[in-house]
This record gives sequence, structure tokens and C-alpha cells, in this order.
Amino acid sequence: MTNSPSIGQAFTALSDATRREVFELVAERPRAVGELAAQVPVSRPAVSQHLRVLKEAGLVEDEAVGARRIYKLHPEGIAELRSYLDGFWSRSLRAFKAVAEAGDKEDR
Amino acid sequence: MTNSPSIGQAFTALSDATRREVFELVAERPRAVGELAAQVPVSRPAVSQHLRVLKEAGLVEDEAVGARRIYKLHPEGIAELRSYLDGFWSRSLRAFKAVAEAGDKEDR
DNA sequence: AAGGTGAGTTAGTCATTGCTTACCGTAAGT
DNA sequence: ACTTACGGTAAGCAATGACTAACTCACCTT
Repeated sequence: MTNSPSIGQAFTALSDATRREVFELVAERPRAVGELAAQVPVSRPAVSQHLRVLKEAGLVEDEAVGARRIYKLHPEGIAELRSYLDGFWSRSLRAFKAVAEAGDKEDR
Repeated sequence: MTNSPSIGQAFTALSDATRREVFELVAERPRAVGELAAQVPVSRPAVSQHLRVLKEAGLVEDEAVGARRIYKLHPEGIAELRSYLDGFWSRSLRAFKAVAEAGDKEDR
């Protein structure tokens, strides 16, 4: 229960293509902002803004190293999202199957 | 090796709060458009548009029943997204741990 | 101490999108 | 056939958001 970011924030964060790209680069290995900006077709401030969204969603964290800031994954936030999704899919599909079986019954 | 194109659509589809609400209603049990619109604080055409986004993302499917259209989950699309995400989280966290261990080594 | 480099913030622009109202096609009942 | 119910589509509007350029601050050289 640290700063439990809403699930909506995580979806929103990952719904933008550029932001997903940044996130995947960070996932490969920790990187500084300038390095990320070099791999992506937008300016450095834009990357900075994307990183802020990802950070507020609990998906990445940053660490100051001299004048640079190194961004890396925030595994706890990711695990949290992951387990939420697992529950979400299970619930949904369970309900779906329940309805399907009830439908079978009626059809007979 | 970025995204399979539909992954972004799925995230986008689920990033909107109203659309998540519609999706969860459909997940509970199949429903007609008007029924969904009655449960949600937006107009029927708005729900129609949300349903189209969800459908294009492969999350729901529809079936004509008389003059009504019944929307239900599209379990194959959901399973696809789910397994993509599982792979994604595993890859990411594996890379994260690899970096963490390499860092330990250097620190010694 | 001074210049250079790395990064977050602000202001402003332009495109996207979520919403509503109005309209149109289709199915079903009388 | 007419009418009513259901739902998708179109046009238009307001709000959100992704981006850039310009600024400022912090750190790291020399």
C-alpha cells in the first residue's frame, strides 16, 4: 500500500505508443534520459514528460547519478499491475464460462 | 521487436474509465447496448462508440438478436492479450534481475 | 569561479478524443 | 404498410494530451 497508483493510470501510461517504447527501452536495461531520447523520435523534454507519467503510474523509478538520472523498472508496481490483471482476466473469463454453461442448459 | 499492433489498441481501449466500466459490465454477463447505456452516465451513442473501440481491440464481440445487439466477451482476444502480457512481464523482470545481479558483481 | 552538460518545468500549439444532438437503417408488432 | 424500439453513424464542440522551444537549476569539470 505504498502509493498504490490507480489501475487506470497504468493503462493510460501504457496506451501511448511512444511511452510504451520508452518503457520497453527502460525494461531492457536502466538508462539515462538523454540516452532514451536518442532512441526515440521525440525531443528530450517529451521523454522527460513520458517518464513522469510512467513514474506516477508506478512502472519505473529513477535514481540520481551525478548530473544524470537513471531510470529503471519499478518491479513492485509492475507486479502489482500484473496481479491485478491476472485477477481481472480470471474473473472475466469465469463469468463468461458461467454464462456459456447456463446458455447450454437453456438450449437443451 | 516492439508490439504486436493490437496490444496498443487493447491498452488504449482499457485506459478510459467509462470504457473499463462498460467492459466490466459486459464481463458480468452479455448485455444489449441500451442496457449498458442505462448503467453508465453517458448517452447511448457514446456507449456505442466505446463498444466499437472494445470490439476493434478484440476484447468483446457482438451478436444480432432481433433488433438488439448483444455484446459479450471475446475470450480468444482476451487470452491473447493475457499471454502477451505474461511474456512481457517475465521478460522485463528477468532483464531487471540480470542487471541487478551484474550490479552486485561490480559493487564487490 | 566559469563554462558545459544533463535534466525537469513552463507556455503555447495542434491533434486526438469523448461526448451530445440529430439523423438514418433495420427489425418486430399491430 | 405504419409505427415503434433498437442501435449505428455524422457533425460539431470542449477537454485532454503529446509535442516543441525556451528557461532554469544542479552537478561536474578545469
